Amino acid sequence: MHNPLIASLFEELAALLEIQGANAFRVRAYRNAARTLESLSESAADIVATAGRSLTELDGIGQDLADKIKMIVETGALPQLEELRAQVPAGVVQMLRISGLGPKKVATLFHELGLTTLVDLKAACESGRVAELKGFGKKTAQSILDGIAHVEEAGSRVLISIARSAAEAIVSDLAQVAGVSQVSIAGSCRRRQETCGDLDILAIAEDSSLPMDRLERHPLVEKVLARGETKQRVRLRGGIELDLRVVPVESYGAAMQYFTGSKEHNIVIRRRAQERGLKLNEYGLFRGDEYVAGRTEAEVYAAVGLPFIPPELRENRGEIELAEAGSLPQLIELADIQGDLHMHTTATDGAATILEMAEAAKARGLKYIAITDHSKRVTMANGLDATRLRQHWRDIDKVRGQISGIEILCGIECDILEDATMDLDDEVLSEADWVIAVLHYGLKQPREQIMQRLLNAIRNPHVDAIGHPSGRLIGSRPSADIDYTTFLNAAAEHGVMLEINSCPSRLDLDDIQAAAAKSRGIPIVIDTDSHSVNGFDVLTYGVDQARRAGLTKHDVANALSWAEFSRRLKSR
DNA sequence: GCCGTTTTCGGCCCGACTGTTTTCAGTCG
Repeated sequence: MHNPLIASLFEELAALLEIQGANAFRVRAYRNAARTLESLSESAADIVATAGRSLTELDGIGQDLADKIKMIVETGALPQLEELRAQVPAGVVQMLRISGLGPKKVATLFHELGLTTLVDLKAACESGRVAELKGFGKKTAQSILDGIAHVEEAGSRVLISIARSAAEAIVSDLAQVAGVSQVSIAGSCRRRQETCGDLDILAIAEDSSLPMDRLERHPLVEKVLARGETKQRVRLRGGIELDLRVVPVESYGAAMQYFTGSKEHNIVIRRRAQERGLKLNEYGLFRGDEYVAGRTEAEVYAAVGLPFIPPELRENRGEIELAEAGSLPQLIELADIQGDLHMHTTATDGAATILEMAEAAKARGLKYIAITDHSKRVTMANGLDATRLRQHWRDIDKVRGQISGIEILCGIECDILEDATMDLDDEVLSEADWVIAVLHYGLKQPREQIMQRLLNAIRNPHVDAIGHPSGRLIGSRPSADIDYTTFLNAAAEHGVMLEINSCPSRLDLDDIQAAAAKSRGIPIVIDTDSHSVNGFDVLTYGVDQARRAGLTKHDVANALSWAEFSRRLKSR
């Protein structure tokens, strides 16, 4: 029983309790526990099994929740959850996904009309029965119908790459509106989360109607969902929703802080304000009615006794304690990256030649790259056997003579086969400058087999790094079942580097495991896995992921200069 | 349900917008 699964049971429990009208803080306690489990690097089951340790050492987990987790770990089930499921059908919980429907209204629909599925709900809206309920009405019924359609078609969250490009397009458009002196991205997009459920944009303007009018006419906007004096909500084509908030200049920092979140981070910040006799809201910091600060975010943080905290860290996962101690990491930046150690060429499934890739990398300021085409197991991509690989390396060697100012490593992305052997034998691997070992096939194998494969690769003396370790594709393919504690300890022991793959649909390692790798001193490589000359564009997402993990340039091997990196490679 | 050098009980962040209402509950972020 793994942490995300336990977390999902608590999330479900929280939703069920909410519909039953349970105390909101009790509901929150379950949600907090779910979050704690999700962001935990080690397995809760391991803590349960370790003598002398208790789950109550975790933030927000008391005796009751510790017992429940133990029950789940040991029996795979939770009687309380079974009971609630018997009382509230799954279709009723699903109704919570509809925008505008919260626990109270869902409970009314369930109890008053006996609705238990989205299909029933749709029919009840269309027949007019929903509009007759107390507290409902025609508009509510229509908005539920719209919400059902949206849930059916849109899925929910979009990748950060899609979210960012939409948000940046709208920001640059709104920046041109007369009277708009400042406009920025806030919310989860500014925190650079892997996916965004919606977008938040903040603007300073004397007259809020001007940017709002402009937004309504933007080609990306499909529908205006709400509009008031300071806030406007629209739905973009493709389904994602966007909030525009217009604030006065003296509130801009407070509003940026407020709307960047995360919710959990902000709760702690506002509590700190309270403790200092202050009130913090999106308009500023106030002592009584007196405005104290709020023009910049730094002012807000200073008023609660903290230095500015980078948005990527604002998850209430220890950043406030680090800030308080003056130990916030100096996060790595895109410009720190000196090399890229994972890319493909026309030799396998890439679209550009060795020389074209080298030139493109050089044009972006990179000082060294590794060409890492696929090994033979990846037949679909025309993977290389030993003979073709050695020829490919000779071709790379020729290109070295045609371009200066960039070093090119003869590398390989070698598959770790289902039987835990490497796709190429040690002899040819020993001739490589750089070997990145990866799982492509058999990702659904049981944990024991997956771990055997990863550990064998880590112990292979020719393997320099493990690429996209989990194999997940965000929103479509789940991770392989990895015991991260064992995996990270082995990588640390054998001096094997771990990749943060920058592809927006991979971002693998994730932030939690990358932070756990950092804590063990494992060097991280942030790679693009480019398949074309434009593939390097994604590097920014990998760097963002590293920032969310709290990595500095000293934690990242390809932030080293070529001289230092090549020295480290030789010393392995 | 959690948490605590003010506390083991009584707190637990804060405001905008909507729809259905005659003053506010529900939802959202």
